[in-house]
Amino acid sequence: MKDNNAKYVLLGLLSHNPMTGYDIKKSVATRMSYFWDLSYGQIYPTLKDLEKNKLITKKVEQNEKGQNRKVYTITDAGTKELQEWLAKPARKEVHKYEFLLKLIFGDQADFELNLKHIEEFKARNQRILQTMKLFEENVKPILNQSEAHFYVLLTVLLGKSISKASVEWAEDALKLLREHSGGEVKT
Amino acid sequence: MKDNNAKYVLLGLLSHNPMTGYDIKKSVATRMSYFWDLSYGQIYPTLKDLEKNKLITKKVEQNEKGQNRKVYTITDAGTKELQEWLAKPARKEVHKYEFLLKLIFGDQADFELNLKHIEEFKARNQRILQTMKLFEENVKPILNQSEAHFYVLLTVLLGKSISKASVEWAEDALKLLREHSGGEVKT
DNA sequence: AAAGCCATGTAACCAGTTACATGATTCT
DNA sequence: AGAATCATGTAACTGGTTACATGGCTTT
Repeated sequence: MKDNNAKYVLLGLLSHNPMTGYDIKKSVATRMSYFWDLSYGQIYPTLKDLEKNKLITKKVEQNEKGQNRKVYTITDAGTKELQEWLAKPARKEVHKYEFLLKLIFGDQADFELNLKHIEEFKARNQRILQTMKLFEENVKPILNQSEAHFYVLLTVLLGKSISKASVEWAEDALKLLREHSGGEVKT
Repeated sequence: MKDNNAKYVLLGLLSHNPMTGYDIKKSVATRMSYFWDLSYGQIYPTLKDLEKNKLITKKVEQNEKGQNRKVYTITDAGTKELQEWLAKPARKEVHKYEFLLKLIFGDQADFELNLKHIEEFKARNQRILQTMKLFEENVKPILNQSEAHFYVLLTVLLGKSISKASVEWAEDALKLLREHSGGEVKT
């Protein structure tokens, strides 16, 4: 079967709780929003594949409402495969800062445009920072409830640090840019 | 023609200097190493495409050594297209922290493994931080030589801030993890 | 002589997104 | 009644990587 990260995200999440594809999507979009993303286009085919390979099992919930929720549970083989993957070194981080691509060619644009890109970056990071602070506050009181929460906290703290550093950089950059393009100091 | 970021990276770089595909690869791998990457598999086909659309022109250098360097130069149409792209808002940043994916499922692994992932992340970021400091020192004395250098500096400063924040997080995380898994404070 | 860099390029593949399709339930 | 959320899924596409192929020049 395909050996991409999506596979291990699903196994990892299912190692905590049985879930549906829909649940997984929401989990990733919250817990992991800072550093990972998955679309349904990856989730559903991967679930099918994992089931075929007996790393997870499916139980169709025929509940009162007649909905067909498909709840997946990790198997022992799945847990083993997850742990093997965890033991391998991680690849280096991949970043795509489209705004830096625009900023690095800032000599081809005008001043206000460059300011705008930085301001938008700052705003994005302020939103992330707030979200991370919120997550932190939510997780801290329940740290003792599960070992897993501690590791969520660690990832949240990195998101917090980086978004904070990004906002601070943006403030400095705006200042530098204004000095650079604008008023020369009187002499 | 295809409208991906690779196109604009090439136009942007060529807006500074005429270059070969090989030069572009090196430029991206240094100046932009922190926030972008391009492979030859993207560069050469995109150059061909840009030339076909008259956004750049090609000059084959038949120099002494008999090599065939193909030097590309941006056209007015290319410059215009670059500037139009610069004026559009940037998409939000995309991050992939594979190590956080492994760390967030840390409850499925043992202590030393989690430490190792953090230590490797720290080492990666220490290397980046050093590189960024070096770039900063190299660019600062030549800021007056070209408007473009100023914008390079801004991007380098963000790389520096974020890698510094990452190293600091790693130190805190190692401490937290040791406390968490290890010695309970005596009472 | 070998390693490494300069230099160009393609084909096959893999990863991931987007748009679409469907339909029930719950909240306002 | 309409909007939002729950819930599943696929097909086509785009973006990007990797492995391969080629060959000259330069440094050790």
